[in-house]
Amino acid sequence: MKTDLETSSSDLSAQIAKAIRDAIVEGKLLVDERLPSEAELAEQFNVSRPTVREALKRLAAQSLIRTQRGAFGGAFINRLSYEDAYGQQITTSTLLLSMNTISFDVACEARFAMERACAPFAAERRSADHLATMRAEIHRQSHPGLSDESWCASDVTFHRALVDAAGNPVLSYQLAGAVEAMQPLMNMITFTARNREKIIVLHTTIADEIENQKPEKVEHALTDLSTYTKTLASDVIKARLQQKTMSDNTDGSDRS
Amino acid sequence: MKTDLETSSSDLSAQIAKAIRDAIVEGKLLVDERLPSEAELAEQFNVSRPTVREALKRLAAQSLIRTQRGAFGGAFINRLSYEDAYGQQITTSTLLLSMNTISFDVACEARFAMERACAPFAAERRSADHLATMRAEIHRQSHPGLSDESWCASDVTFHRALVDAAGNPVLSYQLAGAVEAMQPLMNMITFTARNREKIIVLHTTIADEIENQKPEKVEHALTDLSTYTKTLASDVIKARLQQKTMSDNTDGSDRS
DNA sequence: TGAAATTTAAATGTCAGACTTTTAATTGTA
DNA sequence: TACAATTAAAAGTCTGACATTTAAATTTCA
Repeated sequence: MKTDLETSSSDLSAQIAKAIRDAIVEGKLLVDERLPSEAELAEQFNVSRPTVREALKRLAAQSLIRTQRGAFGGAFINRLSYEDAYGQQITTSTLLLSMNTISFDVACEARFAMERACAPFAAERRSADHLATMRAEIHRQSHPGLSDESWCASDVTFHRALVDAAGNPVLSYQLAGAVEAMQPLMNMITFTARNREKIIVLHTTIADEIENQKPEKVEHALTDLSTYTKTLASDVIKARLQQKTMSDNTDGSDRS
Repeated sequence: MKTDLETSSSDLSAQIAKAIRDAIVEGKLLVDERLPSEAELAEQFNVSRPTVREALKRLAAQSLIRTQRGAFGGAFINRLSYEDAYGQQITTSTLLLSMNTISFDVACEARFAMERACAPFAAERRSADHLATMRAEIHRQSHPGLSDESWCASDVTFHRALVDAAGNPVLSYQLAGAVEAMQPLMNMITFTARNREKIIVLHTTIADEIENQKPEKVEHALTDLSTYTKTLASDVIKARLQQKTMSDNTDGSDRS
């Protein structure tokens, strides 16, 4: 069987990858089904084996297939696991935020809006496990000698516990990107002891009110946290601008 | 310069792709920067050109690089655009929902929770443009001869307009996956004229209250819509089970 | 007979080298 | 100066070969 591809633009491997990807998305190829061998695919699509291999690597990069060597090996349609999806979500979100001029405020607003969306479910379904994680992270955050890096990592863990407490894996998957992607931006802020203290108070409120099953109060605390985070970021930005202006002035050279 | 890779498991192209991907994510390679040519990379990593090419295709599949042929061409670090990110988000979300046994209720809950998160911003910032789109889709939905497919497509357009009205591109990006990925599941539901009527009423309420800037009312209507959608889906599932039970009985064979 | 060791075949993984096509800079010419 | 031809660099593609992995099939031996 020979399969015709779009005759338009070159890049055969992209076309072949698209053909197979479409077949997967449309359900024509089922999970764990085996694709024809590379040699057979090469014949079907009327291209060479390296070209087929390039196409398969594209699909592998999206976790759509897995390959197995040896006799009775080959390429198999992969069941996209939550973990794989998390990973892709985080990579994509992180790059989107880091490569585009997205204001801190916009990213922050989106993240906390989605976290607030989790609050009612988290309050309703919170398990001892998730609450314990949140308390443990709050405790860690109270430690004065904590490095900025560890502080941010703990912050991420705390918020992921909050999200996971909602007991909806689809929400967890979506939020993973939003929460993790913010970390590089958060890392730009240096948190003073005073800042940390205030954030810990809000974290404590969040944990308490989830335990008390008061979603409105959780949402309120999250809004406060969002506002406070934005304030801190804007202070950092202001300080940088000031520094820049000063160095520009002392630089001499008045090219007018 | 020779670069050493993990000596662990085979699959050189995956290791090379990872090395380059890490460099991009860590900001060591900047947007629009050019990678060395395939031949140079082959020498650097001490592998053959086809192997390097497979690695580059992996990165291209994630929109991390773009390639250009000809003199002064090569592989360039790609700025991940919203459109590219949308596309990946939608593909991943769709496959995650279709390949895993995620209950309709869980997916529905997540989607509408995130939409509700958009409501306050949409009400505050709604533009004439987005409102017009929503009204237009409601009008289309009122047409009796609309096919189930077109109905669902219009539904997606309506909800994306609602999300976009929030004026936060990060939220739009995150929601794109949630809204679009639901479509295959929604397509399983056959909407009767009566169903449609009720949904149109809710859509109208949503549009009205966004125009009136009453976020609580929008959220309420979204909750109703979520509940109603779940009811419809559960009816479909019940009907199927009934059908299955009946055909099992008429099948004969009572292996007990 | 049965279990362990060996062989074998079918895949993917990797390599080397050649050729094709595209593209932009350079050079030559009117 | 403007336009055309040349050229070189780079990705895209192909062929054919060899290496490695893996599980089934076969053989060997107790």
